[in-house]
Amino acid sequence: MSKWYPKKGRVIFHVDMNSFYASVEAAYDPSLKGKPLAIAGNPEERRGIIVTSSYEARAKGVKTTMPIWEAKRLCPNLIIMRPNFERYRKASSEMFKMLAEITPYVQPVSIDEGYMDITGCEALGAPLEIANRLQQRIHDELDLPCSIGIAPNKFLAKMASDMKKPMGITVLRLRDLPMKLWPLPIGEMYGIGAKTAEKLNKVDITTIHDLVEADIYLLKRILGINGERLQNRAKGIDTRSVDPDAIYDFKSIGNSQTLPEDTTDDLVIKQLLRKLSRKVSERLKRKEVVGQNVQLMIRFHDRKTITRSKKLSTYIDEDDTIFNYAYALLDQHWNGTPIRLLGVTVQDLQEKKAIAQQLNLFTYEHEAKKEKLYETMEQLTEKYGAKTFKNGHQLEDNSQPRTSFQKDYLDDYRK
DNA sequence: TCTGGGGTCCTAGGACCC
DNA sequence: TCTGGGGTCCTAGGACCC
Repeated sequence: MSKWYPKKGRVIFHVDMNSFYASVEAAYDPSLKGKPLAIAGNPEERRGIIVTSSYEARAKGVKTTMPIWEAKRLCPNLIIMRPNFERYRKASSEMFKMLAEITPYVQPVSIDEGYMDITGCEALGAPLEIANRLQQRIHDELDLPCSIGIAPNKFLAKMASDMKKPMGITVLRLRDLPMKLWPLPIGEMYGIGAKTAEKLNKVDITTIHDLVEADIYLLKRILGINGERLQNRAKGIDTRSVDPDAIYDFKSIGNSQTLPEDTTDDLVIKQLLRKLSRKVSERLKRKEVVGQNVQLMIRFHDRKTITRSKKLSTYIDEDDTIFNYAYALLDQHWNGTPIRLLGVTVQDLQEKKAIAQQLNLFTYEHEAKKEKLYETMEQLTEKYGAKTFKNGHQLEDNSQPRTSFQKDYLDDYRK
């Protein structure tokens, strides 16, 4: 979808659900409201970590990715629940339906956040009014809190939605940047993680303002092409469009799992690889895509992680096929040290439909080439006499005349 | 007895071809 | 008589985000 823009520029929303999983649980069971709640994967197992937590839990220092035991130490009365993904998906889709009622230009970026382009929605009211109504509706009908950022582009909208939580609405115009955006520490900028922040700190870039002012050659030297992009965003330049179709082109589908304990047991490893391959296959088939590359991921006891991949000549989606390639990769590359996690990913995805069409086209071209070859051969036979050719595609050993077309084609054909 | 699982994008080196 | 430069593909790893 493309969009017409008035001269004024765009109005982009970033809608961000607040502590989404925990909020959905509290909406299902209101007795959880106001209590420290955390959603954690596998609470019984030793490697369970916090996925999301309520604001009451955060107030005690509970953070995402923290191991459960540490969260409990900080907050002894913490309520821990396992994730109910079905619930979250349902709530998410209800939420996105509400966004789509405002504009078709909605781009989901994860289960709990998305962008909207409301440029040209003046008939619905001022942007702030639209945001207020949307936030209220999500709250009233789904019992879920969200924050909304309003800005002229995606990056600024994303930064804005982070500025007031929960249930905040923040407008970030270009003229607001010096006061609202630039004073922030560089590590709070979307796209700058721990490593990049450290690199920038080393050259005395500690705030977003420093990044705006920084020498572009210095940035390119330490961050490559990303340096320029980050500086532009900090300046308020970001031309990426809100693309409702972006969710439909997956690049990869993978499943991974940490083992209950490190293992070298071939049987355990095989079983897990089978399970992961089956899950990946199911997801590929559900989405009606096939892939041309299989990647195996191995994490060792010290968290060191390696990936090994194989590009294929065909597209695959069957669990047996995926397993065979994954196991072959393991066989080739595993040195026998204890394994902590295994992952199987299929990449270079294509829609099944598109592949079928390409195959038809290939067959068609192939047939057309063969016919052309036969024609050429007939002409040559007439010219040089029979017996020069055999079987329609086989040149006699000592036959002289050959067009380059024939040579290429026959070489190809014999492969 | 610290750190899950799902992704995307970028980089860099080697192979290979022209 | 010993060697340029560009482009593409494949593979592995790293950074980042939710």
